Parts: sequence; structure tokens; C-alpha cells
Amino acid sequence: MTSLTASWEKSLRFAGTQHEAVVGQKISSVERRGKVLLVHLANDCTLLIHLRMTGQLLLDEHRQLVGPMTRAVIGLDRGQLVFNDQRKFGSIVVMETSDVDSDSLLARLGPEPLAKEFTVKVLAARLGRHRSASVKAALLDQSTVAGLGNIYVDEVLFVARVHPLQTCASLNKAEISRLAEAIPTVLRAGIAAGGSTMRDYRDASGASGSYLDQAQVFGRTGEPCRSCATLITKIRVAGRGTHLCLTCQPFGKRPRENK
DNA sequence: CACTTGACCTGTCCGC
DNA sequence: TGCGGACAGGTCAAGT
Repeated sequence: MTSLTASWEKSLRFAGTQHEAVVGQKISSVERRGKVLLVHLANDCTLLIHLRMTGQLLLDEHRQLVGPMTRAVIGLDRGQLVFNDQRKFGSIVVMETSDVDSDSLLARLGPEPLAKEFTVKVLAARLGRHRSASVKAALLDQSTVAGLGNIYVDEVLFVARVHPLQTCASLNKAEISRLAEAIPTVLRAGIAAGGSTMRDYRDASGASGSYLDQAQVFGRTGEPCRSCATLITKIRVAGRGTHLCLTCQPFGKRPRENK
């Protein structure tokens, strides 16, 4: 990392470390926890990068991608990483690696849904921490499951045939089981499609993701359900736009159990 | 304590 | 064409 600069000060923060301490340090490894990207440096400092809604982290080999939305730039031996973010919600935070685990967001993160430790039992226990909250609000909470956002929660609820307004306490075993299966299924499909691009999302090479092309409900308000042709409805749950099929995801009804 | 709402920002789209 | 308002992928502080 040959340089680290910000053109919007709030996008780059130093927490218990200084600019001089990290410039010139070699990047030793990179990992992800939930929605946070961790870039570890050789001197035991770490960059926590969160794209939030409109962030992009672009590999810019020919140093030509800096534009009006560029909030920070990480210089590399060859080229640079450009951090663009229209809405300025995203951030790069630099801290000592030993402080990473106690970061307020990371410390609370729930289980990684693609890890083998993610089971029905684990999900049931996490949902049990929210009694009267809607299942949608609970799944958006990063302490329930790490990494789910508004798009994937809507898709997961459709695949699991669960109404987003169901309280966590109202979910029966079969519904929780379907959610536990749907979560990794939907996420793997999202990853395979390169992610979900409404407008801004790009991968490091600048490519947009095509997952929304195969979405069942998100962004399909007024279009026919791919399963039953009922028109997709949009409501507001937990302050977020929420898409669902009222036939496939009935509210207040329990699906018949097989015995 | 559990849960919901407003704030943080800017750009776009819709109705008038 | 122009303008006000609602809304957009997330998280946190403040409010109920």
C-alpha cells in the first residue's frame, strides 16, 4: 500500500492508528466478515471496508478510474484501489488488527450462513432472540445472520414461503427449517450471478452483478409470481421496501405439516 | 429491554 | 422544463 488518501474525509477514518503507520506497509491477507472486507497489513494494522449502499471498490491498474464519486484511493505498487461511493455511507476504517474483533459491528455479527456451522438449530436460537419482531427485521439484523441485506432477505422469505411480517415467535419448526435451507441457497445463487446490481454495485473489475434478473420478488412489484402468477406486492416492513407474493407467502396461516 | 424510527448523503424518478 | 417529495442496497443513535 503505497498511499492512502481521501477526497471525502468521512469516508476514511483512523481509529487508534495513524496515517504514517500504514502507508508503505505490505498487504498480508484479505478476508470478509459479513458485509465487511478486511485488508490486513504486515504491521498488524487492518483496513475495514464497508460499501454500504452505493460503495464500489475498483481495481484500477492504469490509474484512470478516479471520478466525481471517488471518496478514497489506496495506492498499490502497480495501480490503485479506487473507493467510489455516491451516497457517502460507506467507509474505510483503519485500526490495529488486535482491535478488529471488538469493532462494534463485527463483535455482534451472527453466524456466517455459508459455513457448515450454520444449522437449523443455530438459526432457531438466533431468531429466538427476537420474540415479537418481524422475521424480516430479524433477518436484516446482522447479529441474527451475518451478511443478509434487503434484497436477499426478500428472496429468502419467498423461497422459504414465509410472510415477512410473521413474528419470530410465530414461526414453526418447518418454517425455520425452510429458512435455514433458503438462506445459503439464495446467497450461493447471488454469488454465482456476481451479486445484485440495482445501479451502483460493481465487483473489483467493474463488472455488475446479474442476480436481480433471476430474482423471484425483489424489484418485481406488479409482475406475476414465477410460481403462481399472483402479482407481486410491495409493502413496508422494518422501514424497508419489502416484496412478496401473498399467495406463496400467506400471513397468519400455518402450512400443513407432513407426518 | 425489545423494537421502531430518523439521520446520515446524493441522485433519480414521479406527479403536478 | 422545473420543482417538491418519495425513495434507494445499511447501520447507528435516539425515541417509544
